[in-house]
Amino acid sequence: MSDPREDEGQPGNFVADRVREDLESGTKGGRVVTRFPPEPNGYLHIGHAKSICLNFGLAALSPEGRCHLRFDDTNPEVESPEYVEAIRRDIQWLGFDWGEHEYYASDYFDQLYAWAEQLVKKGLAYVDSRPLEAIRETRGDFHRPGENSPFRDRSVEENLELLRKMKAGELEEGSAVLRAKIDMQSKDLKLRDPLMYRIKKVTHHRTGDTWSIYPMYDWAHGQSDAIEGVTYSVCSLEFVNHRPLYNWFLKALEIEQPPEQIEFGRLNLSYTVLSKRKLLQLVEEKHVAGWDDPRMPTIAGMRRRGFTPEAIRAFADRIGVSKNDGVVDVGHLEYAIREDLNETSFRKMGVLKPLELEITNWPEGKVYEAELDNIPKNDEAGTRKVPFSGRVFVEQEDFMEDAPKKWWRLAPGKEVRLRGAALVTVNEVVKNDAGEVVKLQCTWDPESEGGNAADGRKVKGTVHWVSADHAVDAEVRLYDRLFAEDDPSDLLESLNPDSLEVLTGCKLEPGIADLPPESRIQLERTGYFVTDARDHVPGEKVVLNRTIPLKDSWAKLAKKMGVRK
RNA sequence: UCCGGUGUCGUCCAAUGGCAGGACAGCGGACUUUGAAUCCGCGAAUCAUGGUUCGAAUCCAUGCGCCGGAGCCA
Repeated sequence: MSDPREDEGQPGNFVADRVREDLESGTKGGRVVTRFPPEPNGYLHIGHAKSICLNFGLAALSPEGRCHLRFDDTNPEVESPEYVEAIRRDIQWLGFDWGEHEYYASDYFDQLYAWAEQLVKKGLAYVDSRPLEAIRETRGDFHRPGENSPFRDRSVEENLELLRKMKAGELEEGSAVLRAKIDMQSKDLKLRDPLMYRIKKVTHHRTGDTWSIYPMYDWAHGQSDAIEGVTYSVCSLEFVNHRPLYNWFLKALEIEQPPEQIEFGRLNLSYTVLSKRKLLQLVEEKHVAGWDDPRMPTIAGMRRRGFTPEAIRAFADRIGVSKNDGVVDVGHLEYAIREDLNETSFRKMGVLKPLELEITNWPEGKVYEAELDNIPKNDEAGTRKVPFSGRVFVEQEDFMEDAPKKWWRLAPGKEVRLRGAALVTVNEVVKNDAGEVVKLQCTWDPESEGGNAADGRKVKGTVHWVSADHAVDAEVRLYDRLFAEDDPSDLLESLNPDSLEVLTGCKLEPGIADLPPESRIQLERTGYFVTDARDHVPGEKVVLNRTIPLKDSWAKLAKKMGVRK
């Protein structure tokens, strides 16, 4: 807490340091204006969340600071209003508010065009009337300088006339482009007369058929920043190479108080792909059920999986911001969600793979109301009552006929606690013809109501249960990592065949039936779950998605001891 | 190979010429009516070589590794 930066939700990172310095020195007139600039051609993912947290966090460094939401919609071929809506929804859900500052690069098409004519008039831009291949060939490469276009020295009048024809739709697609006149010999390939406009006779989702030419990213982005008065244009590392061009345009246009581009390392996550192209492929080829499939690293998918905005923000804060191009271990994300859910989710009991357990000496018809904490060590969260009777379901996994050392759960002759209810001992194991265990016959210690022995003897093992007469049936979807490889470079090869297991006939404690969709709970000893946003219908159909299992140190131990399951 | 960026515990991030620190992961223990959580403890790093300096992760030089760049994508 001695470090004030911790209180600002922007723990030490080099961008925030810069903003603080500028604030102190008054370099930018005390202004902090950032922007989050998605192209509406896909859903936002956890990598975008990092950027969103950074940009909004930076703006929060100053009381007057603000962060704009700007849709970078300069390529109508791939963009759509569906994505605009999804992006707005996701950012809001994450907990950020851009107020009235919602903008679109397409709002600036007129201004951009006027500026383009201005550059033509200054002799800083020209129309190149050659096909794509010719332009590409004369650009040169890493070792070879480019060659000037034969059209490079057209007169201002001719350039203007051609540019106007491009705009009016009088020229064919691909027949001409507007290029900035910089330096075909530059070592920096981005400066070899970059394209500003291309002809695209495509309907734009906002401007309709008004335009036949659309600006390229480099021509649109910095200028949009300038129009909005952005002070810090924060982007990811792959744009470092664009910065000289970014600044060239601003200078050519004589923009006062030009925005400043600052690059940081975008998020890479192990066992995850964070490329819009690949995510789109997963959706289109139906390897997942959609953009909001709970296995997707999209905001929408994570939301449906049961993640909280708080956990995602804590994750973003904790991984920090730098110019290193690293890969964050998903373990960091998993820790963040467990940390939040542990403190906030109400506890319930549920048996995923039921095994019947009958207490032979339980008084006929007796129902005991077990009182359990909603959240242990949190008095404000209160308690709940859970009905317990002589016939309950326990987890198949919690019983072993030949128990290894250090097995504290159900086994023949072993006394175990049914959480909050009773101490029981297995006397008889009932099997079917196939030799499978179908039922456990137990006796209970009538002096152990609530789960404590009257004589104070310690019982190490505690197991969860659901009363057979009161249980609610449910479908439970167990999600695991979408990819089996930490680096899923070859996308399809790396897919985890077991990323989804759908369980039916699960038995849950009664209260769960009435939970509204998107309710997050912990199933004790099992994991964190959320009622599905689409398929869970209160009072009718219970559908749970597993967000993440609880840590399981027994599994670790068992593995070490070589216990087979 | 040219231009640019970047090299610190297994991973991510700090240390802004002055004791290399935190988080996650791992390991050990305590506690436990969740084998969860919590608590305590342990191990673990400055790419290499040379130089400047009383003192270098930090400055300089050389080398090496990794990433990005030759879309009418963003």
